[in-house]
Amino acid sequence: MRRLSSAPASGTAERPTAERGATAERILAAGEELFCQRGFGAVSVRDIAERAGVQKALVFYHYGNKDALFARVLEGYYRAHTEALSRAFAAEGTRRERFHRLIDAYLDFIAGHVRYAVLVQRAVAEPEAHPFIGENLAPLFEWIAGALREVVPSTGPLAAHHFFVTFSGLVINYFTYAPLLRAAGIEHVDRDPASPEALAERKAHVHWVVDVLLDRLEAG
Amino acid sequence: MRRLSSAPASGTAERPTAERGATAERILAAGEELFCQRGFGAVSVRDIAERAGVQKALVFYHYGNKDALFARVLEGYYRAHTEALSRAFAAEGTRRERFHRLIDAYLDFIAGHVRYAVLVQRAVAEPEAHPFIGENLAPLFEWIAGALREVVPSTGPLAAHHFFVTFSGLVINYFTYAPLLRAAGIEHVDRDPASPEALAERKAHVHWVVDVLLDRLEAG
DNA sequence: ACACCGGTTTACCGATCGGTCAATATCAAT
DNA sequence: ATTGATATTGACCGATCGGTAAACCGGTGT
Repeated sequence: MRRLSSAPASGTAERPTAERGATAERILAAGEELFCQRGFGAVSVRDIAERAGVQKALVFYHYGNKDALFARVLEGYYRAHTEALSRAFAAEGTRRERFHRLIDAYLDFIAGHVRYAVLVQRAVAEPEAHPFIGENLAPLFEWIAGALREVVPSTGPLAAHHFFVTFSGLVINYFTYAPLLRAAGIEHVDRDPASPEALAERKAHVHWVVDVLLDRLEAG
Repeated sequence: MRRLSSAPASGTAERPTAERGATAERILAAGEELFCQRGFGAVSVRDIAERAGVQKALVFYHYGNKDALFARVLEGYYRAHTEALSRAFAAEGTRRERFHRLIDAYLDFIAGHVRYAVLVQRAVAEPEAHPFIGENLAPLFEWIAGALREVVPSTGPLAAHHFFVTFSGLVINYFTYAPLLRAAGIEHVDRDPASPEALAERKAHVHWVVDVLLDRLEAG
């Protein structure tokens, strides 16, 4: 899993004790890795400090408390997520070209951050989900709704928000269910769901599904 | 949320201290409620014992440890889940009638156990997911794969397992994303996603999607 | 020389965690 | 009445948790 924290300039003189990189950055990076690997509850501040090669009190000094650090981690991921998708959904090309690009970018991003997706799924499930989760979902919805506006009604079972849920489910559920199918010995293909080959096949599937649905919608 | 533990016979004489119902049952019930409300990590054995009106040590006496109790809770839910779906997917009717029944049952079951769905999503995400999660997914996959066998290839982007992931995503993602859309003020409809009206609309949407896909598949 | 200040360390706190243990209550069978 | 298995209790354990307080350190300005 790649890291998403923007690297600091770090051109200043080396600190003698720490390896390198501003302390706050290293703490954030450690938080990213650990939260994604084990989830919020299963990670202690001590773990994070240790991974960052830093004293525990520094975590509180730099980020206030554990929750705030977690929020910062989520923030960073969502920024990267939204950015990746917005680039892919640029208004060039036909409707289905844009959808295909968006789907590919979505699958690629999650494949590059599988544990992050799990983290978000968990955070989403929380009753008091962090507000910026919804906020960051809003533009994604607007793009899809905008691209569908001319071919779907504004209410009812074929309204845009249903297709938004449906399309995102095509992507997300792949990462939550495919590993289970593998574990149960169902998906005979013995390859990592996030491998390039498996990913390409899923992309082709989702492209096919979206095309079939758009065909029907555009036919009126 | 309904409970799923099978009620004990309970015809025996009342115990003086406990209200009623076998102790082990009450512990399991308390575990169900709390795990579903807050997730595994956020619930302490003390919480469960207190909710059950019972001494903490009894939890360990009856179930060994916290993990084992959690496994029992998941087991109960999965049994109910599998049973509900297997009834719906009985082999009567046309292919799409069976799919529609299965979809309705799936949506209804999750709507009746929203917190459970969240719990499972979390458990699924764990690296060492409980094996019976996969085991309980297997029959569901077999039904869908069996019903599709004649119209889909056995490998590639249109293989059965892709449609399994896709169809289940249509249902599951509704419960994880719809609340977010509401919170973000996107889904103008101000109603609970699990309300009968909203549920009926989602059913209609999924029916439509599945029918369109089956139309294309059956057309060759 | 002094004070200031952000960063850092060390030691500590109270709370809570999962789990154990020996003592005890309950009840059916003898 | 005694026994023996099952249920239940309350006290306790070591570990770990998130978080705090005070001292300390190296630089910078005065």
